[in-house]
Amino acid sequence: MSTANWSTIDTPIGPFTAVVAEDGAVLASGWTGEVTELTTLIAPSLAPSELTEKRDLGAVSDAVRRYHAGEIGAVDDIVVRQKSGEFRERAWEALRTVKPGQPVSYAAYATLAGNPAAVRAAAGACAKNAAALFVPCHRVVRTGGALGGFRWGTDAKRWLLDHEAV
Amino acid sequence: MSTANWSTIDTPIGPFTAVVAEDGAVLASGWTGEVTELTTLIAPSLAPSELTEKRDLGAVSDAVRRYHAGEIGAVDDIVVRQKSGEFRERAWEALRTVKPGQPVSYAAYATLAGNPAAVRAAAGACAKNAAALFVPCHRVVRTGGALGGFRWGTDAKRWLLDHEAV
DNA sequence: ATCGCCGTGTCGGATTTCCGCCAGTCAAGC
DNA sequence: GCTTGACTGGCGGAAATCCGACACGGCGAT
Repeated sequence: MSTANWSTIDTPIGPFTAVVAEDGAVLASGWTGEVTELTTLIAPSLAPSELTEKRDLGAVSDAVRRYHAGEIGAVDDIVVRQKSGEFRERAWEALRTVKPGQPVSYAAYATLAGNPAAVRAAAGACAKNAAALFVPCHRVVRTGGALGGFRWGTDAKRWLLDHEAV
Repeated sequence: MSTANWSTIDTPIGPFTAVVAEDGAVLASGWTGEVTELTTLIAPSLAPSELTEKRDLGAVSDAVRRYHAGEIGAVDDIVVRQKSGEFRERAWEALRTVKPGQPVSYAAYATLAGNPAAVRAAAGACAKNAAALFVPCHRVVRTGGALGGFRWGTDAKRWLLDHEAV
């Protein structure tokens, strides 16, 4: 991994930070003001020197702002790059096809990912998703209707689902 | 490992270099003018920056000079520190009790080290000894009377044995 | 209701196993 | 004399393996 840029943006539910590769692909993102919280997530070895803070990340910053302002689909075209095992990568890919306002259960999500029995593994894919928002892991909830977990706080998850429910 | 000092001393059988810890314990030594030959021996990771060359190492330099001048026992009181498995550490310790002028066979040495069957392992302990001279691995020879190997050259081994035979 | 117990994929760390090296030695064969 | 081979024990590194931890869900037994 060569170098990457990052930037933090204010949103109604707190600061949102994104790490973007040179080619524009999102490597990590989430509702936090601390870049380290993201970098430790994707590459504990990624030296801080490889990271440059920017005032703006162009298309990515733009999409984040428009999303929070109500234009939900704005984040759909952003390219994301994150690596893992076969199942997770399929799961993350499948997740981007889940429509806003129509959350799915972890069980249903497992089926979408290609293995109905791998419910817990599907939850693991959510937990390990480093590109929150762009890979909308907040759209997966518990079977009973409960929220389920969220790395960036359940309050944020609830806000996002409400935000998309309009 | 924090820092260490080193120095090279001329002897009748060529340059002798020693690496000494801050507390005065010998970490590595041998008949060479290249420190790297010693450092790669004990810690491939030991950064060159941790090493400082000195004109003199006090008690250690002194002992080396006196030994080569004929005062064989001069090296006996120098403290040595090197780590390995249980057997080798016992073997190195036992080796310091071997008297000058009375070489032992590798077989006998194995017994001294606590395991008569571990003849080859005893040879291994000699081979891995990083503190030549202070841990007198040159006093171990083959059963038949042949010299056996020596990291710093068989010529040196022969000279040392002759030197101590007086 | 609640508790416990699977199942499932992946990862990181710990643990275990295994391989090859060696500054020797003895016996067998040329 | 010599080489060759089989045996040796310990160690370090590599590889294989195992184990626990999870953003859950269904089933059966308290």
